[in-house]
Amino acid sequence: MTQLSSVYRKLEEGAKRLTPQRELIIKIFASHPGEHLSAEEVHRLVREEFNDVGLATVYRTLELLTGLDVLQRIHFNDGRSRYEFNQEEVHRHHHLVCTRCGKVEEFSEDLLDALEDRVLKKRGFRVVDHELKFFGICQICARKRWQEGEIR
Amino acid sequence: MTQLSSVYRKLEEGAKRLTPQRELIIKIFASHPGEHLSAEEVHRLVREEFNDVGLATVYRTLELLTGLDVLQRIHFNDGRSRYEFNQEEVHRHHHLVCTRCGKVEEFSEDLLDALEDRVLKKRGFRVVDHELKFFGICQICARKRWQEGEIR
DNA sequence: TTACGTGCAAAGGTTTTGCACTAGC
DNA sequence: GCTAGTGCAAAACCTTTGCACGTAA
Repeated sequence: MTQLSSVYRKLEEGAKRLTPQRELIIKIFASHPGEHLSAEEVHRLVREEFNDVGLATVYRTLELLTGLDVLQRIHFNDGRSRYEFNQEEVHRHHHLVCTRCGKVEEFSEDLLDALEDRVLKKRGFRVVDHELKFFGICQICARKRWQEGEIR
Repeated sequence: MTQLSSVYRKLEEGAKRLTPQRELIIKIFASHPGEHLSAEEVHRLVREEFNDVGLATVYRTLELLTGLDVLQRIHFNDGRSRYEFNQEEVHRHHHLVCTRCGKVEEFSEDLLDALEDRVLKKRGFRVVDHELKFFGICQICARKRWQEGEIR
């Protein structure tokens, strides 16, 4: 469970107001761990509570929270941005994108610190964040494929 | 230099025609190594040769070449797709995205094979491709920042 | 020759913006 | 009470699609 209070503190530090809309959007992300919500999905969830929240407000809030490092923006290959809590401090995780069914799983493990050191030493590039996606075939699709008797 | 003949062979194998438009687009990518061109940028470059090539054709060709694994589609965080030659067989490389100036550098090194093995063993997910981006501050921006006397 | 490819324009989908109104601090 | 935040609608983008015409194989 992510600390909501630290999010509110970040808003304060940025002199950003805590409105009901913003609070709701933050809670939506808190209650959907491991999901990668698009603006429209957030909007739909928001409307289950408040009916008259505009899509523009959702976009503006997502932008704000991304700027405050509360959320992280991710692009899979479906032409829209998706967001999730930025859990960098807690545990870094990567994404496994199934190119068959489109499902996105998470994978926690980090072998990248050594690589980030090399990037700094060899190129003078100071890494702040990274994003790693694996594209492939998930277990369920692999099993289906096996049952269907496909060769590859 | 990427082998153009192998690209033409891939087109043939896919029963795709080699039109002047497609040939030109392929050559544009060949003559812009290390760049990550958007559809619009490709269109602009195409028009320097043929004036009446439509943007739709560019999109259709990019889609085609991506499907043939000739190009690779990449998303940085600027809301549009970018493309580059798929050099996976030659050397895997990753991207260093400067969050200050937006420049994208490349970095060749691969420590991910071990990680891909772990993903398969632990989760049954068979990795076909991966995409790794590092976000941070490039050397030039770091130097500027230093000169400007900024703390962070 | 003929099915595939193209240019143009229109449509589709996502994200941003202008403006008058509202409400947090 | 100020100013930032909001809802709505329009606009701005990026990308896809329909259709008549052109052309590579």
